[in-house]
Parts: sequence; structure tokens; C-alpha cells
Amino acid sequence: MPYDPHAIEPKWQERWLREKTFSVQVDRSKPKYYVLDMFPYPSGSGLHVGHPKGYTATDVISRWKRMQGFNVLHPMGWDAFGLPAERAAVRENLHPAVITKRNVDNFRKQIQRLGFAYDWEREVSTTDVEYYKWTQWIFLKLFEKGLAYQAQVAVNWCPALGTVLANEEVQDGKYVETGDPVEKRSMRQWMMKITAYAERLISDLDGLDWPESLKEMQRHWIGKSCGAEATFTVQSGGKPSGAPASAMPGAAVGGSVSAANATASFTVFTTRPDTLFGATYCVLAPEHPLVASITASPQRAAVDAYVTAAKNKAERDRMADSKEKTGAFTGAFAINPATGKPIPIWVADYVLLGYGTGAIMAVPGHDVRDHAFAKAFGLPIVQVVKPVASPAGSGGSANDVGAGGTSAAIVDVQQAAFCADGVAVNSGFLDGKSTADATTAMTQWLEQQGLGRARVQYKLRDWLFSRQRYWGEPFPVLHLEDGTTVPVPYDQLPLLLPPIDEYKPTADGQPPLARATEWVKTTDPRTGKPALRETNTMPQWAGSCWYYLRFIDPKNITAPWSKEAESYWMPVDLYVGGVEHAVLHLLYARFWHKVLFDLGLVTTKEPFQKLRNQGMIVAASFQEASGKYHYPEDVEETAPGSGQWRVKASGVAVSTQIEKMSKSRYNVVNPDDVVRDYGADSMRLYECFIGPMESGGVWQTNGVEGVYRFLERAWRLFFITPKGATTDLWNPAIVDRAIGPDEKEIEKLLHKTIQKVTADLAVLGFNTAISQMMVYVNALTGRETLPRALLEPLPRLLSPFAPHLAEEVWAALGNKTLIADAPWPAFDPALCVDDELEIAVQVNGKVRDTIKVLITADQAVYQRLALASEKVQRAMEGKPAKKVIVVPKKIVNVIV
RNA sequence: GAGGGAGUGGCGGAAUUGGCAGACGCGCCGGAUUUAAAAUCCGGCGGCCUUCACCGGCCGUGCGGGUUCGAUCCCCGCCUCCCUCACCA
Repeated sequence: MPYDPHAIEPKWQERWLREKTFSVQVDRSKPKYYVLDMFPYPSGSGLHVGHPKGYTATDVISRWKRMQGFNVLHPMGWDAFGLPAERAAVRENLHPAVITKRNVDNFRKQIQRLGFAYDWEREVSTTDVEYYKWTQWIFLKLFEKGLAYQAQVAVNWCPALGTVLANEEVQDGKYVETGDPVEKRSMRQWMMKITAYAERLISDLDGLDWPESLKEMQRHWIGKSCGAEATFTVQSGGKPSGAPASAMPGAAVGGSVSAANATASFTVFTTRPDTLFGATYCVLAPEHPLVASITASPQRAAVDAYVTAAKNKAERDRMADSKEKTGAFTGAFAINPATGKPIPIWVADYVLLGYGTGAIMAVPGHDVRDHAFAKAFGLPIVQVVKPVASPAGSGGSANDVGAGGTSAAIVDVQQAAFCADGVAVNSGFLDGKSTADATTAMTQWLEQQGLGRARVQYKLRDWLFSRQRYWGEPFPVLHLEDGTTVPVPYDQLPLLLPPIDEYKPTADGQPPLARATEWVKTTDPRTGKPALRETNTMPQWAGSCWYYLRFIDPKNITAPWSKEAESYWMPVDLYVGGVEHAVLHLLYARFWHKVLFDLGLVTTKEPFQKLRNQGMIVAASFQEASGKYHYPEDVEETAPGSGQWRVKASGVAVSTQIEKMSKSRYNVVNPDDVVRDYGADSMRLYECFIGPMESGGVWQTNGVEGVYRFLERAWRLFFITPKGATTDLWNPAIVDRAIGPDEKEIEKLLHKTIQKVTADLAVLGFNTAISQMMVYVNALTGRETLPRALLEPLPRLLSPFAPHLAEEVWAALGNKTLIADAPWPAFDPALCVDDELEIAVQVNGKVRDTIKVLITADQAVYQRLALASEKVQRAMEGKPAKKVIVVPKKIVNVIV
């Protein structure tokens, strides 16, 4: 029988499971390696071939590291709380736990069919009581530290789902997953004070081996800006009166109004305090609390109308008209603390309440947004920064010119804002200072005057941590009658999810847990006083914030993990997952980890030392002009290679395009089908061969056939199937003798192959590693005799990629132990270099011939052989060589 | 609009401290084998020109310049695509 994956794969998978081959324990005699996949949400639709791309990558590394002598921790589990199971529960009238178990069983089976080297003894699900007990335990730690708190906040309420969503889950006024509309509501919610860790979350990125783009995304998300805040005093009465009002040092963020309503003030945040002299007006966000009280009577109607309009606009997509500036004058003026002059206060929606102080000083000369606004409403524009004289000779844009000029009019700020650094002008005591110096000087001045201080501002906001859902972790807290909230004692964890009759919000809009009335009404075990339980549940992110820690000690019943396990296994050495988690899961998990670090519960500052994103696998889809999609098996090409497609049954023409796999596009490839047709080894190999692991790829069945053929060729080096026979015979070409003199070249190829595969694995270069193995197998194919020594390393090289075939061959070679436990083959560096090199010879930079030189040859030999070449001489056309460039082992270039 | 990444045959992709561009695979073409087919094995395949054929020649890594003996790789200026953020003061 020729290579038949179905005859060998289940056998080895069973044996690995039965013998717990990949179960590991803390073993301080060995170096550890912790390889982790981002664990999946077990959806009802099962795996598609995109999931195993990352899983295959970690599995290859995991098996390889193991063969290199590492104690490898490679676990898998389920991020199983979440909305889809809850909705399925409503649909099917089953408990979400039932749905979840069904989906998990399916996922596990699908994953196990691929022969991954997971330690299944460590499998966890975030929905297991023994797991979420510890999620609640960690929550209490955060609560005790004041990092989990309740607040009345404007939330993203999704009426269709009956729950709030995190800011990150909403884009353009819609839930990113389903597209359901989302609106603003003010509700009591649980919040996580992630902002307290903003600085460390940004600075600790530096030491991580993560894709730079991903680190950038996190930096942008956290959004650190350094600047200053400055207090502006409001003049009441609506008339500018040049009299400087008294400053209010340390004014509260958001503004304040004195009892007499004579002086009000507000604070702005700016990254450019050096431009304060250029602030010609101020802008408050429409929701700013001061707006109502400072607006003058003549303007009141217009301002009210604007504020109302802005509020409604915020609910729709406000992105659309972000270019057009709108606003309204309040009729009030503020004193520019630097110039002492009154400047108008406007309301405009380009200032956001949620960032900084919700108020800005507008410097239209040096900020594009302020400039656009000033132009739109005819506000004055003043230049307070001029460009630095550029060094002579350097070209540049219009805003860079001005070498030798002393005038400040070299850039025209009336035309466009000048936002670059420069030298301060028209700025009193700042004149002549560079932007950096002026920034420092102004900040100091503000501090001395009691009008402001240096300030660091982050875009990051606190994390909205509650959801109005059933299928999540209950909050282990009690609300007492006096309005306080106290933790459930640790010894009463876990706080179990109560059974309820329907997984929907109550009629009066309370979360589903409110249906469990007996559960909600309880008593405080410490005092016996009546108490109410929290009816919100935690978001899905909670469980995934610490699962990597549970994996290191999953059965621990006295602690979430032991110190011993933590100190041995952490941090995660390689973490692989989709880029879609760049700023959500990865930021939340880092935040929790840092809190745990501060509590002394973990010993590393960061959880994931090295992280890589696997690319997305896409596939062709087929669509009629009407938009209707068809399954790939239902269409055919009108003629081979024509690129034109039609529906087989109806003949209707369809267009084809490459798209993200989705059910609705009918282009999902199920790994079960691939395993059925080609086997798990081919599936794994193709996932690796499709392209670099971090870029995506187009799934093509032909490609799977290609790697399947390769595995067949490798198989046939060991087994032959005589005509008509049903069983394989050991290939008679395999001989037990030393490598012969005519086999030296192939021996070298073997060593080069081991070298390249090893080097490529170290950088996750799976596709090139496979390509090198193909070269080697091709070279062995068709040889009349095959010394065992040339064959023996091959299954070991192959085993991380195609472990089933490798085990089978390994056993046939007479080994009693598993190849999974075999040592990784070594190469002899001396056999990886050629004695003789083929060197290109160029004439005037064009290759004209090649010469063969010994690796030891000196430059003179290169030159002599190059010039002796007939082809080279012809190309030289009889002219003398002006110069001969010899780069040993690389090239010869003859210049005539 | 800002930031990041990428453009290489019919296709996926190799190759860069600057040294023979296109490894490997898909696809296609031809041959062997076969009653035939499948499978397998062998050979060929960047474009243009020249040639009966061999042998040759020119062009070619998004476009235009530059540095260099030599550029897919470095520099300058563009174009296109992808991703992320999007009035963050």
C-alpha cells in the first residue's frame, strides 16, 4: 500500500494521548520552553483552516524544541464565555454550558485530528467553575487595590444585544462583530483603572520581542503626550474688558465657577505651551460643564442649539464631517494668561470632552485644526513660531526656507498653520528660544504664576468591565443597603452562576441575572445584613487575561497557580495569535499581569516575551452578478486556464475573487475535509508551506496536493509497493554500508539541509525549511542505493512538520522509542562548505562566464582563471583590463 | 489626513553586512511508462531578438533619478496596494 495517512495517523495520535507523550512537569534539570497559542473561542461553526496556521507554527516549534532537549509546555484551552453561546442557548432553549460543551468537544476533536503535541492534561476552559473561581479571585485582588470600581458612565448600549460594549468593540456607531447599532447611555458600570498603568504599559513595550507594528499600535492606543495644563480665567458679562482677572491656581479640571459667578476659570491641556502667546481663542467641548454658565444671553439660543445638535451628531457617525469645522460663540471671553488680553470662548465639537480637560486654547497659527476653525469663523491668526534657518544647500519645502532671513514672515500662517518646531517670536519672554526651550520656559512660568503645570496625558481610558449578559463570570461582590459594595469573602468563591429560566434581559431592562431573584437577594455573611448580588457579569476578556498562568498549574485547588510553577515556566517564550488582538486582549492581559506583579504573585513584568502574528488565510469565492455566492465545488472553469467561471448546474457566469473566509461567502475550507482527503501531515505541511508565517496566503487545494506528493516521495524512499501488492516492502535500495566516495556530494547536501532547516526553524522560516527538505528528497529520489546514514536524519527533520509519517518511518527503521523524543540531528559544519565554488565572472558588470575555483584559492587564482576564460576574452573585445575586482567566494568583475 | 508595512515570472513565494534574480511548490508544455487512463518518473517554462539547430544578444525585481566596479537590496523623488489610527489639542 502506498503512503496512506489514514492508516498511520490515528494510530500515532492514540499512542501520544495514551502514553501522555506531551505531558510535562516542572523539571529543573532541563531548560524550559513555553509555547502558547491564543486559545480559541469555541464557536458553533468549528475550525476553519485559518485557525491551525498558528497552531501548526507553535506545534512545529514545540516539537523541535523538545527534540533539542527543552522541557516544552504547550497547552490548549477554551475561551468559552461569551455572547454567541448565550444566543444559541436562547435559540435552542438549552443552557449555555451545554452549547459550550458541545462546541468544545467539536473543537477538541478537530484539533486532535491534526496531531498537535498539546499537553491535554492541562486543558482548561474559562467557563469551568474551577477556572472562573480564580478569575473572581483575581478580580477581588483588583477590587481591593481600588483598580476595579463602579461609576456612572456614558456607555455604548447595544439595544439589539441588550448589553453595553467596550469602546474597542464599537466602531462607527456599530458593534464591530455584528454591525448592530450602538447608542450612548448613562449607566452604573464596573470599570478597571487601566489608566493607572498607562506609563508602564507603554514603557515596558521596549523590552519585548514583538512585531514593531504591533508595539506601535499599542503605543498609539495608549497615546502618551507630554505638555502642560494652563488655566484661563473667564470674563463675565460678555464684553472684553482688558482687565486681567485674578488667576485661580490649581483650578479643577473641567472648570469651576465662583459663588459670586464673577470669575470662572477652566483649564486646558496643550502639548505646545510655547505657543501660548499665539492663543487667539479658546474652545470648550459641547458637553463641557462650563458652557451653560458662561454663555451670554444673546448667544444662548445659538449655543443651546449647537450643543443639542452636537449631542445628536455624536450618536450618529461623526467621522463623516470631521473635516468641516462647526462651532458657536458663547459670548464669553477668557484672559490669555500670557498676553493678558481677552480672547473669545467658542463651543465646538472638534474638542472632545473625554480627552485632556475638554477645553483647549486655540493657536491657529500653529495647529491645523485650529487654523481651519479660525478660517471658517474669521478668528485672528497670529504667528508665534518661525522656522529655524535651514542649513545652506539643503533643499526643502516652502516651510523650510528662510536661510539667512531674520523676518518672521517667511512662512505665512494666514495661509497654513506652521506646526514644525522653530524659534519663538511675538512671544515676550520666549522670543528667540527654540521650541523645546520655549516649552520648558513657558511651563516653568505657568508653574511660578500658579497658572499651570507640566502634565502627561494619555488617550487610554479606563476599561469598561461589565456586561449585561448571563454567560460570563459573576462579580463576587455584595451591594449593601447603605450603598457600599463589599467583596464576597475569598472562602466563599466560586460564586456560581445561578440557573435562570431565560437568558434575556428582564422586562424592565435589567441584565438576565436579575431573573435569579433568590440568588440576587442574599445576606452579607460577615454581618448578616441584607445584600444584593451584582447582576452584571464580567466581559469575555476577563478569562483570557490570565489563562496562560493557569496553564502552568491547572489543577491547583489551593491557589490559581503555585510560586514554584510560576518561577519555572514564566514568561511565555513564544506566543502566537492573530493581529486582531493587538490592542484588546494583549493590553488587558499585560495590565492584569502588572497588577499581579505588584502583588508579588508573578515574577516577570511582562507575560509574553516573544510574540508573532500568523497571517490570515483567504480563499477564492464565486459570485453571480446578482451577488449570490456559490460553493467552489459547484462551479467550473469555462476552459482550463481561462479564468472564466460558471455554475456547473446552470451555466450562469460567476466572477471570482480572493476574500476572507466566511460562511456567507461560501468559501470556508474545513480542516476536517483536508484531513479526510490528504491527511493531517499534508494539512500541517501546507499550512507551513503556503508562505511566511506572518503573511497571509490563498488556500489552494492544488497546493495541498503538492506537499502531499512530497510526503509520498519521502515515503517511497523507505517503502516500495510492488505491483499488485497491498503491503509495503522495505525499500531494497537501502543498504547498511558506509557512505561511498560517489556519495560525498549528497552527504554534504544532507548536512547543509540539517543546517538550513535548523536555522530556518529558529526564525520560524517554515516555508524555506520545507523547501530545503524537498531539495534533499528530490536528490535522493531515483538513486540506486541509499546508505542508511543518508536516510536516518530525514524523518527526524520532518517530524516537527509531519510527525505521523515521521513516527511510522522511525519505527520501521527499528527504533523502539518515539521520534518525538529523539534528538534533533546535528550537522558537521565542515560538510556544509564546498571545496570548489562556481564563481561568476563579469565584464563591466555583466555576467559572461563562470569559473570553478577551490575554496582555498587566493585572489591571483581568481584573476588568472577569469581572464583565461574564452567568453570573458570575447566580451573584453581585445581591450586591456583596466581593473579586476576579485571578491573571494563571491564574484570577479573585469573592468575594461 | 497621520503612522506602519509591502510591490519580484501565469500564480504562491526564494535570494539582501550590495556579488550569477526567480530556490521550492503550483500551473502549463513535451517525453517515458500504460491497451488506455490515473498515478509515477524524466525534461522544459521571465520577456524580446537572432538561429534549421546549436551558440548568442538585449531587456527585466512598481516608476524616475542617484551612489557603486556591481543595486531586488543603500540614498532622493514619485505611483499603487494592504493594515492601523482617525479632529487626541
